[in-house]
Amino acid sequence: MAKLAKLDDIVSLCKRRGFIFQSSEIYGGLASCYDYGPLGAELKRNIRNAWWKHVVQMRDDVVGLDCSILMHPMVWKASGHADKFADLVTVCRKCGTRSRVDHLQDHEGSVEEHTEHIDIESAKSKAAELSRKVCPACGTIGQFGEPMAFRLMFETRMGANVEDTMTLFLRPETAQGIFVNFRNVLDSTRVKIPFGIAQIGKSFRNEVTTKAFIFRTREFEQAELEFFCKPGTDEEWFEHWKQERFNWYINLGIRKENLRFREHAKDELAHYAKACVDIEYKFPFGSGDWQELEGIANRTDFDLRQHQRGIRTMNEWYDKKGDLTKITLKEEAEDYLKGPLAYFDEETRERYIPYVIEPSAGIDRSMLAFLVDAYDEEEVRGEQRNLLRFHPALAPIKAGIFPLVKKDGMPEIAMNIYQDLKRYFPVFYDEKGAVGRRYRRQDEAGTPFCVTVDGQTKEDNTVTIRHRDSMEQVRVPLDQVKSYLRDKLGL
RNA sequence: GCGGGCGUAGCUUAAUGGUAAAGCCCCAGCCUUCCAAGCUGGUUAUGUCGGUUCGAUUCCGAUCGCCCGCUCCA
Repeated sequence: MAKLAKLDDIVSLCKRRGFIFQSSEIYGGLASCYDYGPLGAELKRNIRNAWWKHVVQMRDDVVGLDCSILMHPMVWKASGHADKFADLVTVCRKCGTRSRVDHLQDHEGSVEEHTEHIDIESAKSKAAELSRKVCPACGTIGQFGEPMAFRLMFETRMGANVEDTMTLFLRPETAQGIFVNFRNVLDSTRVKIPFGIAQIGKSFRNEVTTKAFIFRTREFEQAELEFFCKPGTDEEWFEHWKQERFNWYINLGIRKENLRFREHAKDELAHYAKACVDIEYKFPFGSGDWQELEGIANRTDFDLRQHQRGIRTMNEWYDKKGDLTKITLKEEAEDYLKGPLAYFDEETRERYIPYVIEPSAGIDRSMLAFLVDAYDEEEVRGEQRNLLRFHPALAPIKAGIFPLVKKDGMPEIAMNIYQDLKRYFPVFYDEKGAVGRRYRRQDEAGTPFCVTVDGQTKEDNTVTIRHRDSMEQVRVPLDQVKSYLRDKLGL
């Protein structure tokens, strides 16, 4: 069975074979940023496509969307991100333990529960009161260093005229783009609840720490589905998507023993969530090994209701000249059920704000999981064989096409096969060196099949097709190569 | 952000205050009829910046990056 890969082996293989490079490497690198090389770009796109196929293409009740990364600043005011964009962290002078200021408790024992980020101003005022706080590690009271603030959203400026620019945020999640387009999709597509809107795209978060290769980076790609359903049916849909998403990983080859659910306890739920479960993968790094690949949350009607409040706040936006720190979100309208983001059910004549089930997957960390899970080393005739046992749908290259040797007309026949097949899926032609070497190279790229033209080809019009995982070969008539591969590849 | 470890070629490893070496990989050619064969030739490295020095990959300082742990985070 497959060997447990060490992260170092994966990092090394990724660089050697062109899956993933350090960003800006010739300038010494940029922390937490990575570039996808030729094979990595293919693999990542295959993962995106597999997600899209599963979540959008194969479903009659989900449509796609592709929003801009830059959005109106009020989006983040309404979503809560703008007010909760700062963490304040302090260090205990006694034991060196770092704690979030808003997590510290008074020594009288008064408990202040904050699991969300708080705004910088109130965090700073809290920092002044640290004299009464208790270090959770050593119990020392009031021995804290100057708190440090962290800005969790990236900012940028829009407008070329420096005198007249607006501060914008790079989205910290793709979800909000879906909520703000809820009305547009309803009005343009004839979808009826229950239905979902899916999106894949980049998001940006100034994480306090990054971690473990591409696992946690500040720029990352999300695949998110917001599935809108009638209140009361949310728990079934939560279950539905939980299973669907778990099975997606399994069906793409992740071994079952490396995947699990982790339910969130009540006190760790985000402010918007009624329930949340993580799909975790057993990565070869980190303290607990098990790390989140995807979170599935019941976001209730929180977001749509917040945006209805946001819309009502627009006068203040103009009055305060767009200064988000001076703007207070307007209270919800009495008749918010009739608001612009409400849904009217024609059949039951009911009006409501739908509940939302959100499966939110990290594409980059999924890719790392697929890489780790596919990685294998085995001993063949005293030599080590490195290979990636990718599911055919994910393999960057579907087949290598080789002449056994570079003479006797074999290259010409092989080239013809290559020219034909490349119209249907990614294939790779190679005639250099010993055929065994070419096989091994494809093993390391995760190519599931190799087609070899040999001496017998000219006699009976057959070629050999060699399987990556078993190294077995079968003879297949030339005119059936395409259908054989398409069948095995599921294309 | 803290503590620890590490940074010599694509990879794995040498060596040295005075010409940076090798194996594998890679490229070209020859040869090769099924799993990293062989022969010939070739490309490529001391993370970056600065200091000391006649001379620094080596000593010193700073910086960048990666890994492990903590912290943090979904």
